[in-house]
Amino acid sequence: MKRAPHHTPLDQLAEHLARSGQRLTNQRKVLTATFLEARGHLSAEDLYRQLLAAGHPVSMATVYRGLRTLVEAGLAVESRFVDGVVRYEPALDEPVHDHLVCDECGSVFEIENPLVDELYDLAQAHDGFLPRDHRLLIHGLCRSCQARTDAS
Amino acid sequence: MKRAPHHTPLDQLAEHLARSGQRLTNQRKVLTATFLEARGHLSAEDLYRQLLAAGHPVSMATVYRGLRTLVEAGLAVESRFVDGVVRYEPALDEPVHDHLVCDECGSVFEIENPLVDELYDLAQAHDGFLPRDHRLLIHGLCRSCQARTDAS
DNA sequence: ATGTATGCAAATGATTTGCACACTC
DNA sequence: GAGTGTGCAAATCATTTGCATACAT
Repeated sequence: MKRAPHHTPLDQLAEHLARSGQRLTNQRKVLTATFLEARGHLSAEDLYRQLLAAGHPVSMATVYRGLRTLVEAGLAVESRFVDGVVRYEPALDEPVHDHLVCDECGSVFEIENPLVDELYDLAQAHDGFLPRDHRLLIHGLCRSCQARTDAS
Repeated sequence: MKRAPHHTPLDQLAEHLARSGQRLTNQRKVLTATFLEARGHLSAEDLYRQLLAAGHPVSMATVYRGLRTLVEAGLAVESRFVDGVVRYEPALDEPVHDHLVCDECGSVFEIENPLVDELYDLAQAHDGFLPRDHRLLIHGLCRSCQARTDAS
């Protein structure tokens, strides 16, 4: 099911804000636009820097509050990585994906996971646990770091 | 492969310490014993409290350092949970297991995951990524919280 | 004796919050 | 104009670290 054509992310945000008596400020607009352009695994710090670089000075506090708003509006999903930092990525109408983390260079890749249903079945099988969501990180070495390691 | 019969966890720790020129102190012994008895998903804070309660005052710093040592000795494995807190559990000679987290009551259950190999195959298939380890959390509702929720 | 461990308190890093002022509705 | 939102700085929370002292080898 694709998103209705005339329903942009900004509309979605505006709608969410309106519903909950909040306001569509400039910071929220810029933050949202920048976040969506960057596309992928931004920490609050990352986004903060991008905003500064783009000539839109905001405070870290606003970035944190803004990212939470994006999550509440359904535009972003957050995941906490092993380094303890929470990163955000756009919530697209796409299948849930999981993450490959290279322990050498720190790159993060996304993979679609066709096994999700089976994993959820496993959970169900454990005393009737009702799965609703999951987080999967697979750690290892990306191709280029393997090459570098082999060489040394 | 099971552990050799006369190789207790404490032996294993002692061996690791000896190998790396470190010392088997009282704190490390007590900490290790308490950790292994408690069995399952302890945060540094949790272990600290248990040690105090058991009449073994230690500093938080020592608990943190001690837990790291246990990991290095291969007696514990650490996982960072979604709340951002790192928890430790005994590293047994058992198949890797994953976690079911109840979002209502916070309980954590362990499940063995027979799909691990398939997941690693998926990772491989993504541009030759070399998987070495993983972290899987499935969130949802445990049986009793489902019941409570249905009732309300 | 030599050098590692511990305790304490201060430092860190990510994130949150209180408050006075600024801006949206 | 009323009531959110923002910036700033101070507060939190989990965790780490520096340093003087205590203990294992």
